[in-house]
Amino acid sequence: MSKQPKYQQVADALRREIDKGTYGPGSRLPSEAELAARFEASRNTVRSGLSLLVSQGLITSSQGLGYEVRKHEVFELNASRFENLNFPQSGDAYSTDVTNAGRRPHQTFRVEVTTAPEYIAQRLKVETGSRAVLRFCHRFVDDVPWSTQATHYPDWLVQAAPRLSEPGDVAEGTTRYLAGLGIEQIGYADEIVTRMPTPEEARLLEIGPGVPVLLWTRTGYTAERPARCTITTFRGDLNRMNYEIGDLSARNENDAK
Amino acid sequence: MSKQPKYQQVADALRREIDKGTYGPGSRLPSEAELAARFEASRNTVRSGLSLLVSQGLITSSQGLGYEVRKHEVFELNASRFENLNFPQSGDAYSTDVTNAGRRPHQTFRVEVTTAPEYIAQRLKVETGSRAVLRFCHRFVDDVPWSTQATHYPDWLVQAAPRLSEPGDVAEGTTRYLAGLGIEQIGYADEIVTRMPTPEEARLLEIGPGVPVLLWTRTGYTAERPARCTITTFRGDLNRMNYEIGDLSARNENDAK
DNA sequence: GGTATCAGCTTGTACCAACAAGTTGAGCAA
DNA sequence: TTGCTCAACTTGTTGGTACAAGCTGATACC
Repeated sequence: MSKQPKYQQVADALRREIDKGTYGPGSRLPSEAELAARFEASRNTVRSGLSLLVSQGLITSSQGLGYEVRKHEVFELNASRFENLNFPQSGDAYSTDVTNAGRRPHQTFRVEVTTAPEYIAQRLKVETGSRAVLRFCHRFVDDVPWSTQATHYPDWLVQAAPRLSEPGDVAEGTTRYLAGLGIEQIGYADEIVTRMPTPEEARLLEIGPGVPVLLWTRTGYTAERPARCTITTFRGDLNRMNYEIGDLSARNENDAK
Repeated sequence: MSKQPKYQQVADALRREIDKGTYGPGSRLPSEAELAARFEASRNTVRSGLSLLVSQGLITSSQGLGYEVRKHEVFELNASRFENLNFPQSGDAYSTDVTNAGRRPHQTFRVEVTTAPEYIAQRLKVETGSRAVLRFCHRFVDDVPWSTQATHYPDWLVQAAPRLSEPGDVAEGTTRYLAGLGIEQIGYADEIVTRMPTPEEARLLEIGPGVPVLLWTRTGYTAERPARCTITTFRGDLNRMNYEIGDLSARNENDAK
């Protein structure tokens, strides 16, 4: 009957109990020693099973405390809308969205004049290695790291919009600043991929093992050519992306509850 | 100086060498015994470091063979277009796309009359537990598992389109079949999340440790109400989703190279 | 009352040993 | 040549031990 390795049986049994609700979100699992006694296995074997569940993002572990069932609360991202230039708001789209959700936004900026890596250059239709401005942004919600955002602007755009290469925030939002200079983005090309975080990403976003990241690349187009390329890195367990395509009046009219 | 645990140092060193190109995609790493000698660590410690890289999706391991650097080839998904009803094609969108990419599609079908789970019921605007038809689809590309797709149709729609509840493929594609009956979808609401696969998903998609899945939920709307809800589960390492928003003529006219 | 310490819990790291099981290629036999 | 066996490699599983390090609450001290 038991052809599966013992650590697998441990992981499966615990997963079943978590799914069933025996251990709800946020509750603590029995200690390794207790589990070892229950499954008649060594501590090492139980640890193998537990680390499986950790790498699958089902539980977390902390030294001195124990294992805890992970809880998920997702933040909704509306990706298919354009930034609303007419709406009377002060900051950028991120601050507005987070504040409207009753959470507290916080972000740090960094601006660099660098050269465009290949991935960016292809999308901006410039030469790899040509001059570009990178505006990097590290965002938090309620002091929890939420995302990093790296926006590259091609050199021709920076010439026309010098404030892009100055350090610090652009108070009214870069999209609005550009629109004020007559540079309006009329199209976006979005690409979405997922993978496990690099150590660097795991550090910035403070994500433990078993949590993938969601990479969102948005290339903004003017009528003539691409004007910016933004790569946003989200914690996969805390974010959901939403797109609306076509006519959704049937959905929106009834949602006014 | 070495305050980091030894298995971390092993993982970091190997990651650097992989990034640098010392071990290219598809190439084999030294054996555990060799690495143990090189890092002056026990086999167990080296295994800890390697399993870190495995759970981060950087390498794979196979018994008897060794560790291999994972290679990524992504398949592009154009999500923002409507299914083209006028184009003279025979099969569904998936078969057409895959064939056009020079790959060989293969899929298995399953049809069930079930009750709508809460997640689906909310999106279809029906009661949780009410009658619904589930069309489940397991898709392969070149015999590699690629995605699973579960589409739920509400009962009122199945009454109008009885072929939906019959087993087997709908030759011309379900979207076209519905359009032929005057049921046309004019809007989509897409939701995208990522997480580590459940054991069931890992089995169906044959994905090992360290590969997240991309969950794509598309709710299709007629002018009056939602008509279907499709949940597609992709291998995260093999797929990229693309959305186009607004006017992208500046991009498309120059891409004719 | 407030504070500091410490015992006793937890997980984390590192090592050792032994055997199971999958893969490959050398080499022998038909 | 073809096919088979098997030795020698690989990783996988399971057990053990020891100590480090983080957390918590009880206790003793000021």
